[in-house]
Amino acid sequence: MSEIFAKVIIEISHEKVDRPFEYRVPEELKGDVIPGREVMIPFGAGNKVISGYVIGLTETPEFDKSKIKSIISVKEKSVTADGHLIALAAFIREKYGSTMIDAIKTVMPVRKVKKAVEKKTIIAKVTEAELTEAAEGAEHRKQRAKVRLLRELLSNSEIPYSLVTGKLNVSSQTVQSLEKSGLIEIEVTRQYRNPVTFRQAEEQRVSLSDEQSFITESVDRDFKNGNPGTYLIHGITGSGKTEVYMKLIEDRLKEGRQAILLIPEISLTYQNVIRFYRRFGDKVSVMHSKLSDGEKYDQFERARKGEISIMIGPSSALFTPFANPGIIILAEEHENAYKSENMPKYHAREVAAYLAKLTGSALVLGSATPSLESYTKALNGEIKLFTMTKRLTGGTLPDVDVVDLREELAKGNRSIFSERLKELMDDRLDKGEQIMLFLNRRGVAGFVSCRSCGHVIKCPHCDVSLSEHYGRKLMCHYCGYETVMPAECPECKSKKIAGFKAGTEQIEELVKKTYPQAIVLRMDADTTKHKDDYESILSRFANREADILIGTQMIVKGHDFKGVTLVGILAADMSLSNNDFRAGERTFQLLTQAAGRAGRGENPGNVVIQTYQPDHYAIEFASRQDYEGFYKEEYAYRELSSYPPAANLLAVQFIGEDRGALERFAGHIDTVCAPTVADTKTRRVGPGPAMLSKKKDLYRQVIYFKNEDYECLVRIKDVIEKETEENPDKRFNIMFDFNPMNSF
DNA sequence: AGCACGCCGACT
DNA sequence: GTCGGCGTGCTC
Repeated sequence: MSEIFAKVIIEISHEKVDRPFEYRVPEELKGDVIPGREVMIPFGAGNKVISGYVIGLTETPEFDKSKIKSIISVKEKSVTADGHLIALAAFIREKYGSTMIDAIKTVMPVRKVKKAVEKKTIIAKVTEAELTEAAEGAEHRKQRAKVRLLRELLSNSEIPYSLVTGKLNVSSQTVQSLEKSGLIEIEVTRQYRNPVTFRQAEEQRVSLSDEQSFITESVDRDFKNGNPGTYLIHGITGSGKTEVYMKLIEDRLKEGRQAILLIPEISLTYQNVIRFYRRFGDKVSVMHSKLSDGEKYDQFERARKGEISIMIGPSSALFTPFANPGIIILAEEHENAYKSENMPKYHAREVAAYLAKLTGSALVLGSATPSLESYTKALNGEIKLFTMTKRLTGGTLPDVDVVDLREELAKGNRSIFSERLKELMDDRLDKGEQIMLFLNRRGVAGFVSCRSCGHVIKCPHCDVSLSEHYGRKLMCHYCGYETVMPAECPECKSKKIAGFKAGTEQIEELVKKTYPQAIVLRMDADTTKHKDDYESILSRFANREADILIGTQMIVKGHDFKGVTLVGILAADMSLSNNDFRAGERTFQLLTQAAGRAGRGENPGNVVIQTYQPDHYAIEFASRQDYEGFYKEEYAYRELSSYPPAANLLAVQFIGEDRGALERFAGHIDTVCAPTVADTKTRRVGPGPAMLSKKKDLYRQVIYFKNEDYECLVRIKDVIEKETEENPDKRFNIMFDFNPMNSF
């Protein structure tokens, strides 16, 4: 009998031990130790017991056999990383530069077995006559609890356990003794925690339009020919992309494959998900961040057992342990939420592409405003492009007015609402139609400044201005610092200090003052603190319980409000003001989405875009709903300045307490990289202070590297890692971000 | 990361 | 003479 050895990734996140270690698999654990298992192993000179993940088995170890230690045990209550998860982890480690153990943790959102929720039912095991007899016997012995239970069983042969211990007030002792005597049986069934209470399917199959069936048939044909491809569906809002997704999923389910549908967390609402439940019934499961670990565990468990075949969720749904997925769909593929905020900063689109390749799945990307990345690939022919130009859900594209706020000011209008917007709001309120007011809150909203000397009140811990909240309170959005609103300017002692009223709260106040008869709802980070707030505000508005909905980004992401005929974008350029290379793209997407909210019912819609930069190309193209035009202009800009997707970008961020020392450190790293930078013909920007130069009392510096070749950037990362490994300095933290979504 | 081995200062 | 400083190197 030959010996077996396991390659184990140990539970220490450090580059120096970021490689497999070989361990002997003891005879009694053979068969139990398989790739993906979490095992306990002795490690180091002290034989400290730590855990690790088995990533492979071999009969021929590379290490000196006599020095190989044995696995102690399989870790109890651990989840096995099965399927393609280990391969995905390896991909993430390689592409985003993390340790393998961190990558494994990323692909395993739930790593501990959670106790199953059990449903116990008490069932009569004997005939009615025998039950009656037993009941009489119990009555004689004055066992009143037994009598209650047995009599209940006479009228109802199955009773839920909770009813017995609850309403009937029978102790579990009594139940157990009855079970022993063989009169009853306690049946235990596993109950899965289900995030959505399923309502019975009401089949409402829609026949697909020509545009739609052209797509589904093409994808299906490719798949059946053994060439599952990557596709980009560029479809305007309301062109029926969801129907296409459902058909694509159905086609794969027919072949016994499974489907993963990624949705940005923010648009993961009941309204969106319920359509899938209606169509596919309980084959569907949903994953999102508000689920408990137990709920998440159950959903993955069901997938593993093949009880479900469609998983809908944010990026982490990619890690659903399906046996044989056949299609992966990214809805709203341009969304920033697909790029992870935490280390490793993976992009779901790229991981999805790898998973698709690994499993022979089709990959479908869908958006009304595709990312520059995907559209460029589509134009290059790397992925197939489908365009949907017809609005199916009824309604026409809205009329868009762009209002120049500078002209409004010149006309003497100092209000937040332009004349045109006010006029349309009056009209809609008269007609009883709904209005959405969208405020782009990024950055400056609500800051407090002195009207005499211009002094702006800033957070003492972060490099941002504080914003004003109800109750004359000042708050920092980054660190949560709070202080009272000062009565006078701390600089010049002037009493003329006031908030720049532009936050959602202030707009709500103003709207209520202007239109006291209107019912107003506000949605932002403050009003959606509780689990169900988001859902409840949206459904109240959808049920027309309010006339006006005011909000930030949250309100524009893919909700159908049939009654909305006016969308006001109060300050379109707020997202343009920062010098982030994706600012134009983000603004275009946001405006297009916001505009798409108007006129989805029978009545035509209007959109008013208020801006200080009416000539900005992002605003111009958005007002004309011209994606192609925008793409050309934006791509030219990216090409000119070597930004993604024209080139690859690596942001290296330095964080430390001592500003001067941090600057010197960033400078030092910069010189260390210089030879490689020259060698690879990489362009370099910085080092310099990050956009948010201080956060939570820590200073931030950044260097950017740009190169067409991704590998060259990886080389630079390696050089920096090597340097920090050889000369570690605990005072500073370094973070890498490949092709970041925001500038730092 | 954590731990042992190892080669130089001030201490019972 | 030895106790102990933390630099260097290894961990299957």
